[in-house]
Amino acid sequence: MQSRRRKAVGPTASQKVYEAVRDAISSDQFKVGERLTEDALARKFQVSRTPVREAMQRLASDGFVVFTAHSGALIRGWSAQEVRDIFEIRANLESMACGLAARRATRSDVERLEALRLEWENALVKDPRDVALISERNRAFHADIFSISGNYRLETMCLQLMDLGFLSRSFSRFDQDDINRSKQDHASLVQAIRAGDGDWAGALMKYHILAAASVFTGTEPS
Amino acid sequence: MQSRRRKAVGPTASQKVYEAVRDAISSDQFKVGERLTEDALARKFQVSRTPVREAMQRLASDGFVVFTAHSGALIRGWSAQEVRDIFEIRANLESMACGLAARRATRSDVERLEALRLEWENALVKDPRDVALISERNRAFHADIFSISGNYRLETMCLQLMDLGFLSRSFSRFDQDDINRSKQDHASLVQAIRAGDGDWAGALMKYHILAAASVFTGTEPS
DNA sequence: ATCGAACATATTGTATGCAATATGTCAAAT
DNA sequence: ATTTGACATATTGCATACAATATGTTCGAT
Repeated sequence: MQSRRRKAVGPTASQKVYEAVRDAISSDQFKVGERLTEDALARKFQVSRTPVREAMQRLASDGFVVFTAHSGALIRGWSAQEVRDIFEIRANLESMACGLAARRATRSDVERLEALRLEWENALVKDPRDVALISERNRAFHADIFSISGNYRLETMCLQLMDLGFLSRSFSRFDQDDINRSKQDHASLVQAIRAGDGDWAGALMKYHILAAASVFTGTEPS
Repeated sequence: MQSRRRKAVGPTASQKVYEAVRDAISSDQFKVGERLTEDALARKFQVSRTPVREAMQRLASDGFVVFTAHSGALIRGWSAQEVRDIFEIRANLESMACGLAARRATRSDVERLEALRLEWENALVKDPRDVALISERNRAFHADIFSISGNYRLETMCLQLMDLGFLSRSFSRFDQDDINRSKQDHASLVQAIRAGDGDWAGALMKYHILAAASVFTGTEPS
């Protein structure tokens, strides 16, 4: 037994505000251009402005909000060009991660990934309009591949790009053909990773993301 | 003439501290593991702890320092694995940027890039031991390629990876063969970009970075 | 001597007040 | 009606005080 009490000192107020606002942005709960005033958030979270400010700084650093001196934080939007640029980077980085993952995946990695793939497909079949759930499980599937890659910084970078916000609207633009293709892609990805074929897996992922990008042709400007 | 006075309200204290500390870290002026106490920095920059804290948050977000709650900011080191991971990512991202740059470069882009290449080579010839100057001009050369790529986010990400700090020591590990190869690489890069050959330029850059990575085989742990 | 507990010190986390800046309003001039 | 400037308000930037936590030290039990 342990004589010493566990620490269990919760996350700081700053951390809690950061996570709450970040998740709210990722799940599209703010309007683009909306202003986040420190006082309002402070009241909402029952803390002072100091931790709120720190959370805003971090959100700005992560690219979720635009922060201009003496003016504060705005929810940022994404121009069509920026969305194209981001998909272009994702296609490369996630292809790389997927190739690495295929070369490193253990048997249990593949089993876990296949389970995540099935959960995603189940959400897709159960209610194709529950975009939030589908997005979340799609994220979990991709994130697991990043993790298997073994390159921690790569994992972080890929997650950051996935979480930028506009992706939560992604699946709402998919028609039945897009959905079928996605299902096929994910199944093939698991297959390629199970086979340990890095080139195959990498090429597949690049194609998968570029196909999703093409659905995003017309996007509202910032 | 303009009747209205310009604004010209200087950068905030937080911004000044951030830039000063970031540049100090990039140019290797702190020891790995060194602790950055808020009070000490506040005294040094003649400001209160508040802007210092904000600067620390941003530095942590950028990966320059490790920030743990109730414990503060430490200058972080890089394990051999992390250095390998970062070079691996750079090889992909910069290869991508270089390929894009080759497809988009105008005549004047190429001329400017060639001028930067010459400045770098001059520094290398004049004093091969002036690692700081050589690093700076090498960075300017690579940064110009990122800029030509036209993908702003890609540019930002590549710069972030270049500026992580350990690179300033890079050229001190180069022997004469490494230097000759680097000179040849940079010349070929300009040539490929001038030719507008994206595949060539991309492959060249990937090779160039992986070659530099191999010089970094043994690195001190974090 | 070693270990652990209690205390003292140092440092970070948060709240609050004030100064600096930006934003919004309104009246007067054209 | 539009524009310009001055003023009033709102919001951010920074400094300071205090609370919470971590770190270092001393003392005593074994």
